[in-house]
Amino acid sequence: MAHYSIGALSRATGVKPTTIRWYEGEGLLPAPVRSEGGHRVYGDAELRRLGFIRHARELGFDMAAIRQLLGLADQPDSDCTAAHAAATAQVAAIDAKLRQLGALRAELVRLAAACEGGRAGECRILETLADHAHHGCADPSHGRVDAASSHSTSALLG
Amino acid sequence: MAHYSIGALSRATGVKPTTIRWYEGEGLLPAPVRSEGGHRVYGDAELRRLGFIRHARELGFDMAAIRQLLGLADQPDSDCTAAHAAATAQVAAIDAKLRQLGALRAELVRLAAACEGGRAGECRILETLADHAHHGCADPSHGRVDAASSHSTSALLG
DNA sequence: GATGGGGCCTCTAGTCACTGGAGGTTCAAG
DNA sequence: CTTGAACCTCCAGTGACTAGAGGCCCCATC
Repeated sequence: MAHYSIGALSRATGVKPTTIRWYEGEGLLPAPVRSEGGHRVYGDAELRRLGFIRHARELGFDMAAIRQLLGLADQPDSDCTAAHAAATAQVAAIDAKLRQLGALRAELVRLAAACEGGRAGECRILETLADHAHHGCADPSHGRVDAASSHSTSALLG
Repeated sequence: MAHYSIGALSRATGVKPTTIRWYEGEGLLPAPVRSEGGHRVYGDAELRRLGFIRHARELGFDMAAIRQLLGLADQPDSDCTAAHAAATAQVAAIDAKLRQLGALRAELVRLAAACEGGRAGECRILETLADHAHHGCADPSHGRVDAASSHSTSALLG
């Protein structure tokens, strides 16, 4: 069994050392064996687990969802329906985001097209922004490109 | 000229009182007149300015971009090219996000389809996540649905 | 004029998933 | 044995708010 320093694990997975340590603090990775001098020493099990986490993060699962997915993966006899539900919920979340961003994009394109440069006092972009009509956007997480729609994906329970 | 309490301003704009106070602390809104007892009292100028900010936030502009847009709006003689650039940059940011989310969605749908329920030990979802192949995702802000891709939109300077 | 309760005040801390830095120790190559 | 890169811990900061504690103000009603 191979063993890795935190730097080697980082290179192998593409997850930064600081992030690996943070995962450990959060309990996503077990606290590893230490060398005499106190350096972390990892094995293949940690390599796989970290890869799992990274892959799930790339797919947009939040930490709560990942915790549950790891829990499932740790108990091979459990029912994987929850994993399916999580994936489906994540697709739904992405669909919502896609719809929202599409609408946003359309409005921005209209906005950008309306301005031909010149004095800010006559700029249609600035005018439109200043127009204080509440043109009802029901979604509370409005249109932020990087919205912190917070409580998102931990729908494993649903 | 009408005047409003912070609560009235909140109802008029849809921005929460705490957020209004936070904007003031950040310098996006000027510190308003106070009543004898220390309560904030706003006028129509603040109402318009807050509406401007809210609208820009809905379109996904980050605070740095909004600061610049406000600066432009405050100086009617300035050149509004920067506003146009900001809108265009925002469209580009959204396009990137849309592309990324689309790819993500496809992978998730594949993932979800591969699982028919049953033992977690045989779940294709969990297996795929555990598969540690680095299938190169160049974007460092990976696939998070609510990515904090941080330094995003303040491209007014570009 | 007293009272009640809702709105307002400030200040602090928490969110999410990390990231960066300071200040010090360990490891491995030469 | 020396160097310097990598590692250690701890703490603070990111963005854009949000929530809560503990206390003050304001207005309407009695």
